[in-house]
Amino acid sequence: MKKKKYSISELASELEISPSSIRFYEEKGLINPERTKGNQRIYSMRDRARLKLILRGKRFGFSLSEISEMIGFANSEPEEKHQLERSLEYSEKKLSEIAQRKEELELIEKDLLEMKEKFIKRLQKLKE
Amino acid sequence: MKKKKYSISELASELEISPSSIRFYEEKGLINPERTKGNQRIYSMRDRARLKLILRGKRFGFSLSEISEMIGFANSEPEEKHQLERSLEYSEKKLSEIAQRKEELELIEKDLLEMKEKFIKRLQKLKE
DNA sequence: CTCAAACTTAAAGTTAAGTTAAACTTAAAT
DNA sequence: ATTTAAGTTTAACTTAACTTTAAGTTTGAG
Repeated sequence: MKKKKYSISELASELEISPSSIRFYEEKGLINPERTKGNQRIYSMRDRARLKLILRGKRFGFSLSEISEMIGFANSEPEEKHQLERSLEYSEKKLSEIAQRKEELELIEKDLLEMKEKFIKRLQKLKE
Repeated sequence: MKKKKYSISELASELEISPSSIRFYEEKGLINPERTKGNQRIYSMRDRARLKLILRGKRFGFSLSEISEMIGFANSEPEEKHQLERSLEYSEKKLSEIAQRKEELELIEKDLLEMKEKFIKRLQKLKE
């Protein structure tokens, strides 16, 4: 069991983002690291995992507030039936968004493949 | 053969974006519609196709300047060998970016599926 | 203890991608 | 011919997501 703790700059360089971005995410309510006696931030493995999730979400195209919403749902322990149903719906909605993105990805890929083929053919003609 | 021409607002409503966005894309050099005698923009099928490509690229996460670069490559008719090779490289680079995105998509999908399963299990426990 | 490196906050600055507003022109409908 | 809907340009405004700066504090090495 690793209990490693990170300073802000350690974590930043590991994740290849700037310390300021990490502070910015905190300001937006996406993470909440502990503090030392002297008020400096200390990040746990859990914090690091959460940051990775944030970055993945960003690369996918979610906005910070969407990510924040998702994290909220993921971390709440809703024992009330209605709450649970809402959370379930939410995750289904996001999953269908992902399905749509996948399709779009295929379309773009097709465009690019066609482009590539054209270039290849032209190159071959040049060699004749 | 359809030779339909569009006014800016027709095209905008068809693509579900605002006329101002279309003008903005033009300002950024992404399209270049013809003009009427009275200086109003007229869009051809070709322009419409290009706009669709722009929107697809955006949904994928490309920035406007990346899209602009892509369009440049797609539309150039490079007959010089070196140019062609550069274009080929470019399309391969973009294709590998897409492959990466696909993997990330899978990761996020996994996260969300886990979340969903959790919610479902809790709901079932409530019913016991 | 001292000093530099790393940290802190708060506020201002930046960039991308639009949107909105003002002032004017063109096209279409009656 | 007149009115109105749609279009034009230019410039200012907006929002998200950071980044930078300034001024001060904490930590770790020697």
